[in-house]
Amino acid sequence: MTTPSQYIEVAIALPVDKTFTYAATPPLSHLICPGKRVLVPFRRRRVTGYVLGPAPPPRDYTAKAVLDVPDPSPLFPVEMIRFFRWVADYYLYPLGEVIRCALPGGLNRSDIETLSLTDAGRGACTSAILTPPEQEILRYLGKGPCKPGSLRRHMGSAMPAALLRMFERRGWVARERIAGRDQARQRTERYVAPGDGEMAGDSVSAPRKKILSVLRERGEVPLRALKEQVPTAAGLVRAMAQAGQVILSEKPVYRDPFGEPIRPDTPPKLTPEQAGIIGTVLENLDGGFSAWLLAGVTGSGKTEVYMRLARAVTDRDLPVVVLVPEIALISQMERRFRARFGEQVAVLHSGLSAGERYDQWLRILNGEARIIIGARSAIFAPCRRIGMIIVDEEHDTSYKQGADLLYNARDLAVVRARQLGGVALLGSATPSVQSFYNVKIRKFRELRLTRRVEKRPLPHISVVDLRQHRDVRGARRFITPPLHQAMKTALERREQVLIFLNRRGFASFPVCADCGAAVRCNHCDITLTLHRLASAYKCHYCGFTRPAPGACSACGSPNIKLLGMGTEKVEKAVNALFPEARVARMDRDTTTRKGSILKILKGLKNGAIDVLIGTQMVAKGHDFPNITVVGIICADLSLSMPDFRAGERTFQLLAQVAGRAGRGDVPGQVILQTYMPDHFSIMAARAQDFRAFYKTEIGFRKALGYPPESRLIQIRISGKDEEKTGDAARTLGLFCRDLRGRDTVYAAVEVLGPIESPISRIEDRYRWQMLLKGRNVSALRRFTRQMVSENAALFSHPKISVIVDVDPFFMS
DNA sequence: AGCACGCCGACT
DNA sequence: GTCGGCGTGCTC
Repeated sequence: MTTPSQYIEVAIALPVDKTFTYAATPPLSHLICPGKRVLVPFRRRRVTGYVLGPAPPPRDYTAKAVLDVPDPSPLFPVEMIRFFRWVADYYLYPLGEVIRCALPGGLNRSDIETLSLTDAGRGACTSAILTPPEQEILRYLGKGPCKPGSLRRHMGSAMPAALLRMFERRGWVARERIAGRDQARQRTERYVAPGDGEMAGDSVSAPRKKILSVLRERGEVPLRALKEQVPTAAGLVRAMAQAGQVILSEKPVYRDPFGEPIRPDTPPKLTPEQAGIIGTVLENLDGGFSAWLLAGVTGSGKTEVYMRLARAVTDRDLPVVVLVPEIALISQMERRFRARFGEQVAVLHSGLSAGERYDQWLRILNGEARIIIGARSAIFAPCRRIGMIIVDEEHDTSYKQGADLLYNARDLAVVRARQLGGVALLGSATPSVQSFYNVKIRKFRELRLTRRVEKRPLPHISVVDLRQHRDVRGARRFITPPLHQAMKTALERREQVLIFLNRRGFASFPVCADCGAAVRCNHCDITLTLHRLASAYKCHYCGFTRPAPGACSACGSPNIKLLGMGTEKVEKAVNALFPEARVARMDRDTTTRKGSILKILKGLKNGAIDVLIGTQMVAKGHDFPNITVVGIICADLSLSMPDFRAGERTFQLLAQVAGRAGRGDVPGQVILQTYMPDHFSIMAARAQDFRAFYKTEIGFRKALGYPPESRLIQIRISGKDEEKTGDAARTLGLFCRDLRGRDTVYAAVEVLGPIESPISRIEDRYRWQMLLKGRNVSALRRFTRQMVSENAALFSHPKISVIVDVDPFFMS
């Protein structure tokens, strides 16, 4: 802080719900400032904490002193602390953990425990009467300190923990804690500059002469570049530096996550619609916070609008954050922005290595990047100020996904923009019910793009009623004649076809033909999916596999009927119907390797693929200019999910997939196969009309009191012990019902459940869930907070996990 | 999280 | 009678 304070407030990177006060004592006090980490004593441990600011002197305890300040400069700007506090409060998550999740990984310094032999232990080694394992422990430790884990590994099963404790008690073995090192650090590169030392005339060897001539010509160069000319340069320059002929230095460099350089683009001419929208936002750009929903049909040029607005913001010397739902789309967005903005672009996503991520973080922190493109975590980009936050494909569910802190990056974008007086711009062809509701209640303003660029028409969608093809056998059962015909025509014209089915594998429901038992997972309450290519049954929840074909585990019969279909089965059908076509499949099975998605996209681009078969992965915003026919094998799969958002997700998925057709010069055609042609989600997708969908859907939501009419908080209880997990869930349920009666404000909170989750067991853990629902947000949050604090033991139970999910996206 | 304090079963 | 199980509570 500017005026060194004696006491500081510190958030600990541990699941503790409060912050702590520490003393900033010389000589560290002048190094301490908000945004830096501190190493602090915490009970008997030393842990990482984040400095939040000055604190009042404690009255009823003595603050402990900070032990170390590892950072030369803050890891995040002070302005972000307010945001972190908001997130911690809203998502009921410890502040220190929020900050840890926000920072690039590899920056958590924690203690490393080591064991070492004391002098007494050394003496005991020879004198005392010891059993062979005891002797071995002392001998091993005698070689030098080691981690408990490596001793355990060395001894195998022959090491009871009690033995070690006994040695410790006798003072033979000491347990010490050493602070670990940061994993991610700034990379430096060695540079060589010409020195002014004397040249020793003829005695200079040829390689040295070469080095000197390069330096004379180019001045300071990286040692790496010198090595290309003189392979032995590394050793030579060291000796030359001694002689004063060259000067060596270490300079920080950024690891380059970008591939080859990109040629600058020429901004296209705007459509009147695009120009109008840009004008409207620009008029409001200097007026502080505003939030916008850009509803633009697929192919209407939303990215161009983003880039023009981003330019206006960077011209005002403010950074822009662009959130994109997933990595494959980030690289597409990144290329387009880099073509326009060049080196001002930084990226933040999980595809980067820890070091690259850290470097990008520093570039943003140092104000060297004006455009930050990233996945959900980029909402925590370390900026002091932000002019605009753009959320592309705002309806995408991957904005709310994660292992630890369950935040929704789309919602946080609005919060952060509001805190910083910036503009939040959410864009989608299929806006979420939540966001369109926000337009209706005037929290957001709406911007519309109703036409595709270059006057391209929207694809024509025809619906095929699958009920009329029930009796058909074989491939034609799910590639119906209308789809077959459309594919045939397109392929004959050398156009590309996209086939969509929201399920991977070959058969999702393998059943014994003799006894009727389904092939089930050993660890989850679910059937296994046959993956023919891998010739294995796989569990899509825990990864359990069992070799195929195999026999029925109930009756031993080898006759397994392969019911249910996935992308592999569709691939087989396409191969059978179009043996000449070059078919590629894009799902989780074919895209696990890094770069494999890009490879498929490249194959499409250069015409090496005729038919692409994929899961929802293909629905997401990709630009496939040569695809003219899109086939939706079965539109209903996502409708049957036990989730109040099933209709919304189905509509979005279908409309998005359909939008992949006709993005080039040839108009697109979509064949949508369904068992429920009259369902409003499917009818709205057919019309590509999210307003029609919204009108019906909001009626249901209001009638049932679901979001956006109300807010939800889901409590998920899981554990390996079936009985204990159920007990915990029921106890929590009773507590909630009791709590409801304690305060009249809480009467507005509805408690639903607990019930067993639709998939009652995953990875050997039994799962329960409870839903807290309320129109009054503050009452709902207060209720939950009180519930958590009064059941603290259960929430940090070693055997049972209880997760609080604020604004849950998936009900299962 | 981790670690100590504290109250009930199988062992020297 | 003790060693040690993990339930509860606290960490500036």
